Amino acid sequence: MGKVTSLDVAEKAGVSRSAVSRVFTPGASVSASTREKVRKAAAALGYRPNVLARSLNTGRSRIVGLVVAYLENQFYPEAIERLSKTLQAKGYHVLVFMASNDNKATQSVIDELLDYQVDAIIAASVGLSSDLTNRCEDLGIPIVLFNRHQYDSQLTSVASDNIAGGRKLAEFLVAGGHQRVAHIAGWEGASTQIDREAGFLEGLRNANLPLFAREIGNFDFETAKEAARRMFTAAEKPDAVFVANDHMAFAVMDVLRFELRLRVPEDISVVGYDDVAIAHWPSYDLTTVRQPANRMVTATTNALFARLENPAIPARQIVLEGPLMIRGSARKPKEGKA
Amino acid sequence: MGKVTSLDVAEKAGVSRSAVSRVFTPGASVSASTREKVRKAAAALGYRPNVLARSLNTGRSRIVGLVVAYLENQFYPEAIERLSKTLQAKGYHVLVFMASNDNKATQSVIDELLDYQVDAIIAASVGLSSDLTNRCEDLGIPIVLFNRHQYDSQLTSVASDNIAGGRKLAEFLVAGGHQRVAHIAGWEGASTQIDREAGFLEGLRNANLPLFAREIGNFDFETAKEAARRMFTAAEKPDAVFVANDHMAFAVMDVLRFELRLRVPEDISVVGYDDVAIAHWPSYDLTTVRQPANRMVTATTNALFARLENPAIPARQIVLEGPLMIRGSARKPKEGKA
DNA sequence: GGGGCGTTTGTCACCGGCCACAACATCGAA
DNA sequence: TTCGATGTTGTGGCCGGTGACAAACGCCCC
Repeated sequence: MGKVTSLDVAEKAGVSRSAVSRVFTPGASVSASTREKVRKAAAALGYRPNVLARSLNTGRSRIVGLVVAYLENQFYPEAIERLSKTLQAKGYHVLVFMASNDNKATQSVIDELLDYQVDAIIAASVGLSSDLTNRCEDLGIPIVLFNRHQYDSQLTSVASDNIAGGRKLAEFLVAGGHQRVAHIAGWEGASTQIDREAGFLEGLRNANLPLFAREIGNFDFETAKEAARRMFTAAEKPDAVFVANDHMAFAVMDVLRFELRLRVPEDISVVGYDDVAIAHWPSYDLTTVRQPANRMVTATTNALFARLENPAIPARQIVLEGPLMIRGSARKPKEGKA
Repeated sequence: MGKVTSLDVAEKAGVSRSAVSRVFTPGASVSASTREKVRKAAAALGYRPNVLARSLNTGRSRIVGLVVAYLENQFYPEAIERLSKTLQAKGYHVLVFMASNDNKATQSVIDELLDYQVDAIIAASVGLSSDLTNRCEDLGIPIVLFNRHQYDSQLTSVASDNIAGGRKLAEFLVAGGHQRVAHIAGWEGASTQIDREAGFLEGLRNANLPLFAREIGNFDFETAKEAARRMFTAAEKPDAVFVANDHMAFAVMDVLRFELRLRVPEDISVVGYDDVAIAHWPSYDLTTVRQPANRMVTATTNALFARLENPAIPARQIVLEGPLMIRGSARKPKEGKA
């Protein structure tokens, strides 16, 4: 059992423990000769400082807690991979916690995170009660919401401009001459859902078009399928549907094509939201609004580090616009119109 | 800045620090009355023990390091979600590290993991040099390889029976009457690739069928597309192809159908490996071998905890058989044949 | 050769818990 | 009543580092 401590290195190098510590602390004052001695002894013994022990008195663990609800939607693995790599490059590491949308469970998950003395928390697609966030703020632990806003409290958050995105989709469908436009919603507690739908409805309203039908898919694949079945077995069907994210849009397209034998986009136009990798696979070729995952990740880590360095920085709601990706799953406007 | 320590609680409850500690240590001897006093004081102050400080002298951090190469292939997010939840339920948490297949990078990643005093390491789809694993063993930190074997060293590992799986696929294609059977390989350094191909070739050999063509896709979506383009623009095309995982198989099917206007399975049969969620989406309806992700996760955590409790347990290579999922992407054998 | 200055070094207390140990209280049995 | 057994409590050292502080060192210059 070869645990090597700074004392072992100190003895071998003939110096004190703190000399060893200083060699491994950037910006500490050590002479070249001791540094060399310590380096050699450390290498010979295979010594590496114990991060946990260090964090005990520096008060910084260099651990960032990441709370995430589900990885089924491809958007999150993509984002997590980027987040983790970015943080890794800056010497931080990610402690992952799976949470449900259940508030009580989230509470205990955050508690456990705090037990680990994380330096900061990133909450992806999870709602946080305000007493929870207050507790974190009180401890000086910055929280950043990823791909979600909080309406009641002023939290730092990063999301795409879901209202504008929803509006763009409505305008696109309207320009394409659709008359009976429907919506399959995600989980109604999510700000992404609320904003996307609000923008979408606004876009329809501007064109004096009512929402023709509405079902709920809860951001879940199977639930979305059922929603699609209900929506498209009615006597009069929509001629276009905005599905609240790509993940559900694929489910809807499958039901339309393979169960109901309807053609997309000839019979029904389908648009989604996120622009995950599968969206541009030719089998789906989904018209959607891109969530700029890498810019969102960059903004998230920047906001995190900014608050880590200066806790006084006020909370900001960062909103990034993403482009409409026009592909083949929805009828396009005729020439001349934009 | 409301950091609450055991001392604060002790003072408020009128007891010693160790009394507080005992209340939060299962199996310690405390009277009912002190326990009650401490509980109340702790609740009033919002006290929770500092896991990092605790780990310093118990020597157990309750952190499990998870090294993973890429999340693009849907199989990994699925597995990670399960792994994380299972470990969470047992009071452990997952520190995620992204690694490449580059050996040097993996080395430094593992070093960083060790800095965090992780109790165990799970390496998913990553190769580990033997000096690395030796170092971990030496420190008494169990390593479990997930979805990968190591040929040179005796490491605990969990994988599906890739040889049998490959053989099943070959037998199925042979029974379907295919004559020109090809293979698009993944990354050739991966045991999954080596085993799947070995089993597949064995199956072909048993039927006296040579491998008609072979390309390399490196488990990467775009690389697989290029491989498919090369393979299927030749004068004489294969009539069946085994793509080394589902993720690449989707890429291949897209190229066949949308670029080369070939029909699947009428012109070419495609089979994959993994049975990720997308495989049963009707757009692909992919015949594949299921990797039993939940059983693999259970086996992984079981092996982990077994070695954590008793380090003397010898390393085991756990191999789980997964069924052939017969769907519509490959021509099926005629009636009467199995 | 001695004084002054900046750098390097070791000493020691501390981070927040846990645990071995000894002290103490309580209680039953001799 | 006394003794020992049992159960509970506080003391103090330790886990593996860091950092304030002051001592020791080297160096330059007078």
